Amino acid sequence: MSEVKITLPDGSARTYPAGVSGMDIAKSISEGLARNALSIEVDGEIRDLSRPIEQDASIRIFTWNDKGGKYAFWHSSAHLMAEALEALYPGVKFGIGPPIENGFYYDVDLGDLAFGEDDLAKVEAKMIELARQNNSFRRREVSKSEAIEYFTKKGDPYKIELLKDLTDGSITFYEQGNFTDLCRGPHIPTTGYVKAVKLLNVAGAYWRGNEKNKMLTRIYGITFPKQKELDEYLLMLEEAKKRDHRKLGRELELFAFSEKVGMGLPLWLPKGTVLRERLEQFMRKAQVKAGYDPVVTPHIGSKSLYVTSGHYEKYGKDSFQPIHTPDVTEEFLLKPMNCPHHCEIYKVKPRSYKDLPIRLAEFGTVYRYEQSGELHGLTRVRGFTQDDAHIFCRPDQVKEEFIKVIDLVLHVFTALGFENYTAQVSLRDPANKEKYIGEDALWDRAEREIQEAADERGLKTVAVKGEAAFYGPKLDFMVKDALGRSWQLGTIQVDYQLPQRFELEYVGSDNQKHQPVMIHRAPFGSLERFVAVLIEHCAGNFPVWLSPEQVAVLPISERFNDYAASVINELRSRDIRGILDDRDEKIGRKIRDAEVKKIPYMLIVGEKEAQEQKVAVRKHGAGDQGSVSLPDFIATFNKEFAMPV
RNA sequence: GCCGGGGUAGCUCAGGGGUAGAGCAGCUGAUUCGUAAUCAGCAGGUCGUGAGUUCAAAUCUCAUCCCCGGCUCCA
Repeated sequence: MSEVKITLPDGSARTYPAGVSGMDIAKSISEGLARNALSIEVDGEIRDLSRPIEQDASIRIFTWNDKGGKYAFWHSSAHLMAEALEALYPGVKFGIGPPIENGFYYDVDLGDLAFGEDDLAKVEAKMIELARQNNSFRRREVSKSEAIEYFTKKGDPYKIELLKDLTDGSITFYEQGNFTDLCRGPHIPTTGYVKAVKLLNVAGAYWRGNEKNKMLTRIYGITFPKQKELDEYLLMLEEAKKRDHRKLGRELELFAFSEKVGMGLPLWLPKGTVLRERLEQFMRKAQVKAGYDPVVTPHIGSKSLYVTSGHYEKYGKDSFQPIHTPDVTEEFLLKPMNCPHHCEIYKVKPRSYKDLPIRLAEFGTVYRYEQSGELHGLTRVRGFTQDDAHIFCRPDQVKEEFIKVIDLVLHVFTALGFENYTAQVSLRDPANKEKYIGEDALWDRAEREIQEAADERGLKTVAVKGEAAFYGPKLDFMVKDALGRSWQLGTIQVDYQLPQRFELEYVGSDNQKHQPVMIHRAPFGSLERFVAVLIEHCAGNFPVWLSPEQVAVLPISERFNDYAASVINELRSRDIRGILDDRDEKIGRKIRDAEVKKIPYMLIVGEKEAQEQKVAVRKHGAGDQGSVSLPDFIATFNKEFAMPV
């Protein structure tokens, strides 16, 4: 009998009879590994543990602790849910059912059946019942004709559509219990591995993600090998909800929405405005240092401005419609972008190559008509303020300028403690070139320059096709919110198109006219979205320098209100934002209220403090810190109160 | 925009054909207090909005607006 050499992740090799299964190997290594093994990677391909290995190979056995193990687990769970659905709702048609980052979903066509949240519990129960049957997932290779015949008989049109894109020889079925699905795999050994099931929600999803197609019902779920892990996950979700910026925004009185003002149009309350203005000041400082010139432009612009820029053609019909004047020939648009205005600033006078780069910065408030279903707290709104700037530079300066902007973005992220961001190079979709304007050569050049600049700063980037702006590729900085949803914050974009459309030029050293290149950039992205993500990032416990209220002075009783007032006045004279709680309440109550408001420092003053001219310092979330004189308190924490440089 | 789920007091929520409820917040009074909720009283809602069914609608029907979870979109 022939043998195969199996190389393990630690580099050691073992010999097994040819046709050995992943599970056999796991058993030969340890009982525990065999018990926890979910899938196996064989020469880079993730497979079922049951598949025989016929040739020498490097392997890695995946457990719940590996992404490859979890994915197999959740993929199998999707099949289990499908089996349950088919048992409960005969005739249900299946789309796709993949594992996702946290769990899995299956897109199904339930015909006329209205499937609501109430049905989820029923399906959950059925899934548990089927899991207990501990059926094996069996893999079977089928021919294309056989597969089509099967799904034709079963009446599953979506599967047949999927099969059309597959070629003979690569088609496999997986069966467990009474359920058979077209599937590439891999799967866990049996359904019995699934011990805990939670179906989270139902949502509509267009077949194949195309809004022209039929909308299927998408059921999201998550499963675990242990009930305890599910309980922990659900608890984690509860905790995440407490960080939701919409909830904290209301509780901390940062912002609000009003139906009367209009959906997606945030109202910044006094405390939110402090926070926002501190961020603006921080950025202004950094930009002055980096050689930017602040400018201000109006909130509306003549329609022709956007016809020139191309925005009107691209977005005009889906946007806020033009504003009319008594003179019917005039039309203005609420500005959806600041760049056209800035182009016109560039054009106010002839520019020399010696003037470049010119960096025009503006906290520009823009308005975009987002679809109603898209609005989401502060992260997706219809009116927002970008920390926008446009850099007009010579072609030979693009990379250097781009790198400087990356540094600025990283400076912001570092100052605010964002460590878990992804840098995404957003490229054209080569299959849909009509979505973009401009020549191929310029696009290629811009895409190359972005990648080079990112590499030069050592950024780990992910390139995503089809995410570019219509006028150019971007480098986007993505951050996740409390519930794991990804949002774009900072963005840097190279643009050769607008300079062309606006006929921007400069006189070169050769005394000839040349076209500058534009770099659009916004390190925050928008103040609104940035604040939203910041709130969730720090759960409302802002860095002290950003905190709307930095210190609460809490007199023990009315008798010490005068001393407390002198303390708060001294703080305010040092530009420290404080409140005085001189209500007729007990100190425990005042402390509790200040804690709930997440005020970083509480200064408690009573008999002793008034006599000794001290303050009793209490830190939010950390408790009593002892008494010091007020000047000592200010000196000790001054760094925290001041804006970082 | 599409699919599903929701809108009851400022907030969190109960009530599901028969005169609108609680806790917290608010106001008034008492209390003058040492590190996360003092006590008492009062006030507060055309039950998102508009139609319809009914003797009677917060409750049932329809429409509409807004919110929530996704999908599509995102200059």
